Amino acid sequence: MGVKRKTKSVKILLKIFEQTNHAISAVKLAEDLHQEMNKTTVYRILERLESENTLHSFIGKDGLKWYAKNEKDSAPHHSTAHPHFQCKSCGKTECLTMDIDIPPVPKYKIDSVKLLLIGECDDCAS
Amino acid sequence: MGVKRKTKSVKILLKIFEQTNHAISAVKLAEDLHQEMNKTTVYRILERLESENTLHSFIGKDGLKWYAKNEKDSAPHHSTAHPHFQCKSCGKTECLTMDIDIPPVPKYKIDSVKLLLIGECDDCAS
DNA sequence: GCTATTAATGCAACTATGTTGCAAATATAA
DNA sequence: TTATATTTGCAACATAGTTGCATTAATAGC
Repeated sequence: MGVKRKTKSVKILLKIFEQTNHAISAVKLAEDLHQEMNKTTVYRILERLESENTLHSFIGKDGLKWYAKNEKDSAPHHSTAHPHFQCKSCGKTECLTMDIDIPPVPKYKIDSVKLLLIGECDDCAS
Repeated sequence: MGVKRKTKSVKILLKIFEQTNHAISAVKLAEDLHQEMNKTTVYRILERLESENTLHSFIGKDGLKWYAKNEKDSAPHHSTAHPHFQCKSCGKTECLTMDIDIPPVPKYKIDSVKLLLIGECDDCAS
């Protein structure tokens, strides 16, 4: 791999994530963009944007992979978790801004913490 | 559904979980037991043991479904999470006994909290 | 601009996890 | 034993995500 190119496809994906604070599943992106680009391309670009720290990912309650943008000032914290919320009814998934303290775990060296809160969002609860 | 039957297959699975405190992935169980029973049966029994509160499940870092036994005295807590640890090198996955407090999240009603700690276990770290 | 080089893309085929429908087998009840 | 209900196996399926490879598009050097 050499120099990364900011192609049309990359720009389309970046724009999508700039316009929302919600997480989006890879599946939904591939579906929504299937006129513009192949699903393989979607997966490859997502992977790249994550490795470049533009996005981060997590696995949702059904095993799907979700992506959300990183805030500029967010450095990786030790022992704090950045939670995601997923609505069990409509599936809407949000990146929460709060940090949750994780006490040190005896015996293990923790690299990252995946914290998924499953519940019901405002819209579905009403 | 009527009365549940404690069949030979169910007993085999129960015995496996009685003998370990680790979580086991559905895939591994289906593989290990494929002489004794069909993978469909494994998946169906796991589902049932979870709905009967004998086991609980979570999604690991690669999107696989893992199961572990419930301790008898563990009632579902409000706003505390029961974490799982998964080793990024060997994949070993453990149910940790500690509880971690999750502060209330504004706007959302939380039903359950999935907390996955990813890191390196003793064996792999050495 | 034009050409050479390198990276990005599309496509088809593939792997893997998990699910479903249905017929056959097994367990319980009467 | 016979009738009824539950469980199982099997094959086929659905879906998410990956890989190899040929084609296309973007950049660099002139």
